Amino acid sequence: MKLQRPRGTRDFTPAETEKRRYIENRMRAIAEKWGYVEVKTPTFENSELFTIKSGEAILGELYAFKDKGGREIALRPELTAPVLRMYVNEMSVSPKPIKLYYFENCFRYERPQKGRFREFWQFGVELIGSGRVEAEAEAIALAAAMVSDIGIEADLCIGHLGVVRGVLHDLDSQMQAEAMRLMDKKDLEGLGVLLADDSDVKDRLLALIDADLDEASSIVGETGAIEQLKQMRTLLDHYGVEYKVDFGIARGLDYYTGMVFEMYAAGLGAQNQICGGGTYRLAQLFGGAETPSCGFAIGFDRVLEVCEVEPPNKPTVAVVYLPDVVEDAIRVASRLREGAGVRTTIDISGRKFGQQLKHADAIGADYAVIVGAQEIAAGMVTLRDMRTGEQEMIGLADAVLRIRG
RNA sequence: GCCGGGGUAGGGUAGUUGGUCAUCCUAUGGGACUGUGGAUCCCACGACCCGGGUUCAAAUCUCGGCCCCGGCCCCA
Repeated sequence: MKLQRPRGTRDFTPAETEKRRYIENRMRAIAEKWGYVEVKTPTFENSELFTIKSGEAILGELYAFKDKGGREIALRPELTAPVLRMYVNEMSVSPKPIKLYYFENCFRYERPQKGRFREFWQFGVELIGSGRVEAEAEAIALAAAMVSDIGIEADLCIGHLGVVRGVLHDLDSQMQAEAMRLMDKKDLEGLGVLLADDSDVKDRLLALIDADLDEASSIVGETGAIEQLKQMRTLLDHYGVEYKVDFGIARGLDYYTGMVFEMYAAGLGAQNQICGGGTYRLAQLFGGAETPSCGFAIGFDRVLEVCEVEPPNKPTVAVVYLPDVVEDAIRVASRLREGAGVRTTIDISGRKFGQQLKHADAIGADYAVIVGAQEIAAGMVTLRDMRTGEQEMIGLADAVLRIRG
């Protein structure tokens, strides 16, 4: 038996890698157009960074280990905490708001299934240092722009934990947590059982789950959170972003404090969530000043599962030559590469002329640039279109023009 | 961690009531073909997921493990 790759990891073939890189670059281009700058953080962190906000319980889902110096280390399971740690360590005096994006691999020790791997990639954004609704609306609009740019139709749902917690205010914290969990799972029956003794809370919560924004304000009153959501409605209308209000969104995370949102795409089975985010307070947990922030992360692998955008074809040229003119062939290849930036291959296997053409076909070359004694005598090359079979002896500069289309 | 389905050359497969040398397609390398590829033909290459058990004999039956697929739990 040959060596296997670890469970839940993947290899990517050249075609897959090309597509992944292309989609990544499109997302990156949008983030940069919106004025966001890229950051990188370590692949592993002290485990504490992840347990501090989520408790020891999450260690079970981390790739965590002791290093040779006895330090408790964990591979990052997400990037919001590392980026906020970095903000506190390195950027806390940078002018606010700070607009950051990242694209990195993350690791979770979980049972792999469709759209869920032990190593996976996240493209995310953190908008640090503004608690205003304009910031939240921008984060949502940016997420929507990225997803739609790569041709994915997704449903966007926005909720608000402040509103929900307001309703649950009188319950003890354990009850609150359980209620939020059931709500996130859309387990209305379970909620009914849990809140059987608090019928007032139960009625209001169940009403809220189905409520739109205007109904919500009659259930919980004109609170600040409701007012914020109404402002956001106006802003998102200006952005042209369509969404649904869903107070049932709880996001398993404790650190979200206000607005939360999720995006779902069809065709992904049980793991249909492709993006999640919201407003959180983490900086002070990591020893920084209180800094209102919001952000989101897109599940890159899930997005790729349903993304049908294909990278544009980059023309490939094979220099095909007769054995007595290797030097000239190499010179032509160099001029195609360095001079013209064309993707160019040349035989390095000692193949005969006919075999070289055959191989050029096999690797999907778009053109063959043929170099032989006749071409050299004429100071030209023969450009052969591998698809049509048409060929013509022309100058190298003209050949480049045609190759580039 | 739990439930179910699955694992035969690089990819796709036949064979599974145990019994010659494990089938075919494709891909790959070479040749027929010394300045013209895609066709055809020939040759080569290459597999029973791993380990234990039953048996004269295991790809086939059995147990354990690993991995893949779908779902549950979870999803910070």
